Amino acid sequence: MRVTLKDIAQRAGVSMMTVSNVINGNSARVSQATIERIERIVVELGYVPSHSARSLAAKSSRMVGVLVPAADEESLTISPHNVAIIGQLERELRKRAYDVLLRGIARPGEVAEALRAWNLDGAVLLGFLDEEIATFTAASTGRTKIVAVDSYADNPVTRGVRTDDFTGGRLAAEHLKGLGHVDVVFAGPRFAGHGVVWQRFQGFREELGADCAVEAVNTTYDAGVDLGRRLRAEHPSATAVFATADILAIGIQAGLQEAGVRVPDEVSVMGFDDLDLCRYVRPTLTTIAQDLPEKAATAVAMLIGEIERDEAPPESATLDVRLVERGSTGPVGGAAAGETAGVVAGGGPAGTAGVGAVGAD
Amino acid sequence: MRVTLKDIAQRAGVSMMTVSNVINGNSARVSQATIERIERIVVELGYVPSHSARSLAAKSSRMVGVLVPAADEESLTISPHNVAIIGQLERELRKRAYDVLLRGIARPGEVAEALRAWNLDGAVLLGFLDEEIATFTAASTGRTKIVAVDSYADNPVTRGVRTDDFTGGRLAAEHLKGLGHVDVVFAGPRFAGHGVVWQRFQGFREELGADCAVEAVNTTYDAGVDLGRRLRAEHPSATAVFATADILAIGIQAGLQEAGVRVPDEVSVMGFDDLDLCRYVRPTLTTIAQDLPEKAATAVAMLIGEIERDEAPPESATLDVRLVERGSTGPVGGAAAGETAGVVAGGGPAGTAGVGAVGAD
DNA sequence: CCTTCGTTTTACAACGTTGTAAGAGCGCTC
DNA sequence: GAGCGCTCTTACAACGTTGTAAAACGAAGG
Repeated sequence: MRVTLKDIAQRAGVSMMTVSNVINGNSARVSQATIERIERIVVELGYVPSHSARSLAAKSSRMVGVLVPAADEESLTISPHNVAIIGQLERELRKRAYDVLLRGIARPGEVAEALRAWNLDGAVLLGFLDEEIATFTAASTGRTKIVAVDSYADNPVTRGVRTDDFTGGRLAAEHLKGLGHVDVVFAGPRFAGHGVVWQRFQGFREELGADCAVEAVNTTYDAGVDLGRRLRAEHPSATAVFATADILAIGIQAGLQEAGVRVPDEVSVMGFDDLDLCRYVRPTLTTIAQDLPEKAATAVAMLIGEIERDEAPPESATLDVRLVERGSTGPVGGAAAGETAGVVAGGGPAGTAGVGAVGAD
Repeated sequence: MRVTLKDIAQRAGVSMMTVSNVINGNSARVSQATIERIERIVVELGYVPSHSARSLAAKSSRMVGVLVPAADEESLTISPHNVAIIGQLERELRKRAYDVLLRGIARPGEVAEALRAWNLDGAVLLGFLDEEIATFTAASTGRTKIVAVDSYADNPVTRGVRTDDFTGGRLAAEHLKGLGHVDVVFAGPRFAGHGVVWQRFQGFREELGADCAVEAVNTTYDAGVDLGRRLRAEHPSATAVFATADILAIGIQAGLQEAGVRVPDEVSVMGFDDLDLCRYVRPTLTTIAQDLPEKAATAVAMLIGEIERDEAPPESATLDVRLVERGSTGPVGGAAAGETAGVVAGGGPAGTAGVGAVGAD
């Protein structure tokens, strides 16, 4: 049978409440001698408190939900970016003694359902669109605190944690512009007048003006390959592509190469996120880096702050981005032309720093 | 306030137990009219059952734990392979109306703790070493069913789901041998006389005999790069490398290329797992594929079978593997030599199929 | 010796659900 | 018109914890 509070209490010759107080650190009301005796017995009997009972009696479950989109019942292919953040979230939450309920969301209603069913203290929404978030929060209970990662949806019940997508877009554009690119294709999922992609587009456009075509594609490797293959045919004058996700950029790069287009000599490619992946491909991918561990830590800190101190933290948080220059971008016209394009290149004709030993011509 | 069973019962003019029966599908004991009335009210009031209360009253929580190693409090960098499987597990469990507790395990004791604390019905252990699993299960309660993925530890309380690692190792060796390689380096994490890596090594060795050096390295990209860089110096006669993980193989390949060694012309590289990653790198990676969705589905099916029907399924499951031939392996001596080595190469001098347009010399 | 006052401890009632054993109501038959 | 099997429904007691209000206990003050 399970070891319960009652067992400990009987063995220690005190009431259950006293044991409960000791276990929860309400030691102010218990004498030192009793504390030590109880603690010894707890270890001895291997007592583990029942979270179910605790969650029922107290209002708090010490569990937060990590909710990710699950388009249909079938596929839960968490995106590489979300995947990377889940582990970090779990770690941050565990550090604070919170448990994690991982839950794919197929229908909007499931969010509120999940929150209520387990009495969750909070939830982290990962990678939902702003309009979806609005739907969820409409049906909110109010008790559970919610932080939405990568969201610009600011409403009474939801805080957002996002990277400075606008600046990210601008940095990308600046970098490409500095290399002489003016005819650049912007590639990303379809966006409306808000959200992460929209922000990146705004920043990007600010720098590169109207001279950019937009390609709406899925954020997958294969969609990228497809775009890369047809890029020269459909955008013959484009000299660079900025994709809103690394995985997409990597696909585009592969598609270009497959079509015989040299990267970066003929077309430069940029991504967004700085996944580990960027270092694995050739040429290595120039990208806008965001600090995923920091993002997770911030999300958790905001959430726990709201839960424990019941304070509404300063609205939302926007984290810094930075440019990481690697091998997939170069001056217009290739390395040779670069000499005249204002970019300081090394002495030899070999590829730019970071390109590695492959692809030198 | 929360909507409870009592609210529904009052509104419907019946007792709580009747409502409970309707909700849990014990409709045998309730008249059709009552069922319909209650179901209407449930929807109307937006009633969501409390899992905490349910888990307390019944013995089952309808929640299973997905437990992954978390070396220290700090890092939970879930391996790419485990990451890929977590999403699949969640999906399979959600299909069966089970919730998922995601939990990093830092100390052995935490496993039993997690199981008891939430009254978990079952747990999936992801990527633990066989000896660790033995530790966990020693302290097992017995109630909770456990399935260990990628484990050969067969004990009374744990079933294992693994791929046919032995055959995988053998297939890799056969493939390389068929291309004329005899001096092959086996690269993987340090292993004792059991476990996944050991199995792969056994299968590999059966085919390639004693002529293989073993390099014990971490299963990371950077460790692979390091090995790749020094491979020629330390194993001058080796013409191929078989790594026990794709991510490692990809690093090795990069390290080799960095050191000016052509892949596959001078050295062939093989991995294991068939992550998406394999298609992203150049040359694309030849590897031993395992079916991750199937693995997850099998693990869940076994677990749920044990939980719901209380049947001990046929010990453990071993899933098939298959060779996926891509660009990173070729005949000894390069494509030219391959003509005589029994491999049918294309007419032109361009790289083998799948290599893409990069790195052609 | 009886108050008063902290400190430490206790009994009792939640929390929302399920399981059990007993209770109504119903249409039968004898 | 009581007794019999039904089906349907109900009180009551768990489950393991927390919160509340009050009680026991000394020690000090009058």
